Amino acid sequence: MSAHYQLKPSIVRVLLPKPFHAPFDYFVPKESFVEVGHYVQVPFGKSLVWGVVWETNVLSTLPEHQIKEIRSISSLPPLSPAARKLLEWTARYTLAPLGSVLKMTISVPETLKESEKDFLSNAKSLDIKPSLLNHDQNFSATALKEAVAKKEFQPFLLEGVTGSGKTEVYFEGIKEAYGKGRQSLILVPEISLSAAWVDRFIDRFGITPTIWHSDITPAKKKKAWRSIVNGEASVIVGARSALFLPYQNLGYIVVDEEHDHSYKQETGVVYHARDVAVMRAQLEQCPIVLSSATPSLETLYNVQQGKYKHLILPERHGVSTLPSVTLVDMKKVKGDKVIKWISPPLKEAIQKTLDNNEQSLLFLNRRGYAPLLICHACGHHMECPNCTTWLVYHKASQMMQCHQCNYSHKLPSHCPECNHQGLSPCGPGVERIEEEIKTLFPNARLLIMTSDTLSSPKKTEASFKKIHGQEVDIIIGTQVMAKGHHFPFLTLVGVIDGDMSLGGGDLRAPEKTYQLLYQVGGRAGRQNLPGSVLIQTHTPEHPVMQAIQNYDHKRFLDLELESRSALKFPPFGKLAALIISGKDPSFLEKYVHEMARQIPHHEKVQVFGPAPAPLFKLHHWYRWRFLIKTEKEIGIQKVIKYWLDSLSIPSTLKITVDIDPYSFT
DNA sequence: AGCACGCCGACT
DNA sequence: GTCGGCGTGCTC
Repeated sequence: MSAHYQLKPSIVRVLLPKPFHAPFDYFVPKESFVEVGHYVQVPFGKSLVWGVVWETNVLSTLPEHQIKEIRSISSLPPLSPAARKLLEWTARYTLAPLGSVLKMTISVPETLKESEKDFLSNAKSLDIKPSLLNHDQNFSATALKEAVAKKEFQPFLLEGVTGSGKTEVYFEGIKEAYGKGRQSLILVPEISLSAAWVDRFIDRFGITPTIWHSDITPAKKKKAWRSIVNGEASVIVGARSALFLPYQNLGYIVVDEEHDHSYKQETGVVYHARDVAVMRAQLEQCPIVLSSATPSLETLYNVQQGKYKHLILPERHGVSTLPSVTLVDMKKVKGDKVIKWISPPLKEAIQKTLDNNEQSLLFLNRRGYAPLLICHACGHHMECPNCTTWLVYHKASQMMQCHQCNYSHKLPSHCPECNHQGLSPCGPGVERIEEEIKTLFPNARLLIMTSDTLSSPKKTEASFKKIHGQEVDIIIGTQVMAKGHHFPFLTLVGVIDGDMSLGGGDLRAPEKTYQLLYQVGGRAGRQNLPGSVLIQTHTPEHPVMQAIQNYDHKRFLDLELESRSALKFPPFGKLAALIISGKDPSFLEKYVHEMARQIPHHEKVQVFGPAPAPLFKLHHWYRWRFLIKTEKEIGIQKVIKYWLDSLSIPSTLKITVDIDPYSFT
C-alpha cells in the first residue's frame, strides 16, 4: 500500500525486552518509515522503552485510543532475520517469554539513544603470524577453513587431549572468516575467559578481540555492543550471553570446552548455550566448532548419528606427555589410624614432588573447614535458616556459612540447641586439608585457591604469579583453579575425594565426574616435566574411575550411552523439570497436588512427582518438583504448555520450566 | 519487569 | 490519625 492511499497511520507490533510473550501495537508516526527489525523507542506505562519492530502492516484489535505512537526510530542496522528467528526459537524451546529472550539482545538499551555517536573506527586489521601446525592439526584446520569459505551450516566436533593444540586449529577458521569479511564468535565458559586466553589471541592475531561477559564495565559493554551491531567488531569472545548479540554477518562460531556445564544458564531464560549456538549457526548458515578434550555425551551421539563431523587431534602437541593416573583405594587404607584425609600413597607422592622442587596440587571441591558441625551432646546439626542445607564451618574466619544463600553468622561457642560446649567438625574442606598438610609438611609453602581467596582479579593474578615464580610448593584448591590455567612446574595432582560428585541421583553425575577429574588431572605435567595424578576413591571399580585411569573416554561414553538408552533418558528421550516455588509451604503443597490431578495423560509421556525438590528450601522459598519424560518424537514443550495452560497459577507461586535439566537441585 | 493502587499493622 | 508493608493487576 502506498503512502498516498493511507488514511490512517499504520500500526506495527513492537517486541519489548520485558517478560511478555507477545509484542505490543503502536502507531508509526506520519512521514516515518519502519521495517521489521528496527530498534524503536515507545511509551510503555510511565516510561519510554526501546524495543524491536516485530511485525508491520498490522490490523490491531485494540480501540485506537489505546494505541500509542512510536517516539523515535534508531538509525542502527535492524536486527537480522536470523537473529529474530533465533529469539523465537529460543522462546519456543525454553518456554520463556519472547520479550525475556529479547532482553538478552538489548542488554545495553542506553546505547540506542540517538545522541550516541560512533567513535572513529579504531578497527585494526589482523596481523597474523604464520602458524606451525602438525599434520593432524593441519588436516582439521583445512576442513574448518573450507567450511567457512563455503558459508554453509556444518557442525564439527574438534576433539583432542589437553595440550593437543585445539585452539590453534580453530584459530584458523577465524582467519578465514576475517578474510571473507565475516564476524567470528568464540564462546568460552565463564571462568576460562582469562587474561591468558586473550594474550594468546593477541599474540596470534595482533589485535584485541571484542570481549563480552556479564561483568565487563558498562562503558565497555556499550562500546562492544555498538561495534557488534554496526559490524565493526570482527572477532567476539564471550560467555554464553554473547550468543544473543545482534551480529550483522556471522560467519563462524566456536564453542570452546563444549562439555562445560557452565554453558547451561539456570536462572531467567533457562537455556544451554551449546545447543542455542548450533541453532544460531544453522540460521546464519555458517559452520560451528564444538571443541573439547572430553566431549559431552550429546555431542558424541550427534557424531555417531552423522550430524556432526568429527575432527580428532590424537597427540599432545610438542614434547609433553599425558600424566599417569593412579587410583588410591580408600577402603584399603582406612584402617590406618594415622590417616585423616591424605592417604599414605598421596603423602609419599607429595614428599617426592617436594624433593624434586616441583609443585603439587590438591583438589577438593569444598570450601571452608568442614561441611557440617555436630553437637557432641545432643547431635544437633547447624542448619541454614533460609535453605535446606548445613552451614559450612569456615575456620579461618570463624564463621558458619551457607553456600547456597550466603547467610552467615559467627561460630557459636555452645550448641544453640542444648548449650553444650563442644561442637565437632564432620568431613573435610580445603581449610582442613591445609591443616593436615601443615602438620605433614611443616616447611612446605602453601597456597589456598578458592572463591574465598580469589575474590578479585588482582588476588587471582597475584596467586598465579606466585605459582609461576615458584614461590609455592603445594596448592590446595577447589574447581575455580581447575580450568584453563598453565602451571609449568606442577607435576602432581592429588584428588582428595574423587567420589564427591558421583552421588545425588543426577543422571549426568558420572559424566560430570569424568570431565572434572580429567580437567583437574590435566593440570599435571606440562612442558617437559612428566606428571602424575593420584585419585583417592572408595569406588576404584566404578566405570568412571576405570575410564579416568586408562584414558578410555570412548568406552566410558559407550557405557553411559547404553545406560541412558535403556532408560530412555536424553539423548534417547526428552526430559524436563518443573519447579514450583512459594513462600507458604502448606499452600504450595496443596497446590502442587492440585496440579498433579491435571497431569496430561499420554502413553509416550511420563510425569514423576510432585516431590519436594532436592533443595526443599532455598532463599526462604519452598520448592516442589515434577519431572517430565517423553519419547523422542514428542514435543515436550507442547505437553508442558498444554498442562500449564489448563491451570490458573496463583500469583504467589512461581513456576520455572527447565528443558533438558543439568542441575538437579 | 516496573509501577500504581489498595488494604491492614505500629509509629511520630 | 498517617507511614509503609507487599498482594494484585496492568502495561499497546
